[in-house]
Amino acid sequence: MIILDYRDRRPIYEQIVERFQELMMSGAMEENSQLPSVRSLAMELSINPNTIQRAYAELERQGYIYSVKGKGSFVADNSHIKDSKREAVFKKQEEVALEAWMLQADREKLHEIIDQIYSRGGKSDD
Amino acid sequence: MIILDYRDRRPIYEQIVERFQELMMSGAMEENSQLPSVRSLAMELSINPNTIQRAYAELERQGYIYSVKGKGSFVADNSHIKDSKREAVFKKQEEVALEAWMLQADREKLHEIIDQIYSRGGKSDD
DNA sequence: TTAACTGTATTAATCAAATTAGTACAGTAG
DNA sequence: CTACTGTACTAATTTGATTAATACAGTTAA
Repeated sequence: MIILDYRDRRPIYEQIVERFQELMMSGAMEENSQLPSVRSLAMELSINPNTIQRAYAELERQGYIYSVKGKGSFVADNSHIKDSKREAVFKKQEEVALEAWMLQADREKLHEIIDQIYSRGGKSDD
Repeated sequence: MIILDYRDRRPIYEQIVERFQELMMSGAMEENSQLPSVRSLAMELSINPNTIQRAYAELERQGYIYSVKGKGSFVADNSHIKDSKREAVFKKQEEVALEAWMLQADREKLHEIIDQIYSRGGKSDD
């Protein structure tokens, strides 16, 4: 479910945050479904529980999950997050297209990249 | 010429590298023009000369500049800069497409944004 | 109630990477 | 020669992430 990349410059807790965000945004984790417990995930990844705790705290702060003492952490209603994320990604697309245009980059290649991602889906581990 | 952002997580030398890349890419620095000396720029930014040295070494490694002992560091032939920027923009396109895919964003809209930018060119006000 | 889970909080120690500091060497130009 | 330039190297410092060790609090089921 979660794979850590120790070559990545970014801190582990941030990778975990991002990974869960991906899982929730892609619909791989349903609303109200339970996340692994702080301790069990720490065990599974062979890292310290505090690091998981920090990741979960951040996810909760951003409204992705909610935590209940004694019960666990669960996926929150994130439909609104999804909407704003979609807005943002279209804006990013504009920026990329503008930069590409300024560089006289091949327009067709941009289209191809999009189609390739959409047909193949997520990346495979290289 | 160079402004540091200490809130930025990335190391200072990397910010400097990127800033110079931008300046060269936009044509603000002409080929063979001289960069500030390691020591003077360090003084100006109130940081250690070693940090500038590291940034310059990286710029040279990537072919953006060339350095001559005793003379200084100079902007290299920048025709290849455009190529590497093009590479970068395609990579950005991948990231955007991947994020859009995860959000189940409308693929067609991405295509439309690109075509719109390429047909209209840059925005009128900038 | 008790045992075994859950999240949360706190403090100190450790680790890694960036940055600093200091020094030295080598080439260029006036 | 003097004052610039780049380059190299090692040690110290700083900063942030991570670990470690505990402790406390709520939930659930036996």
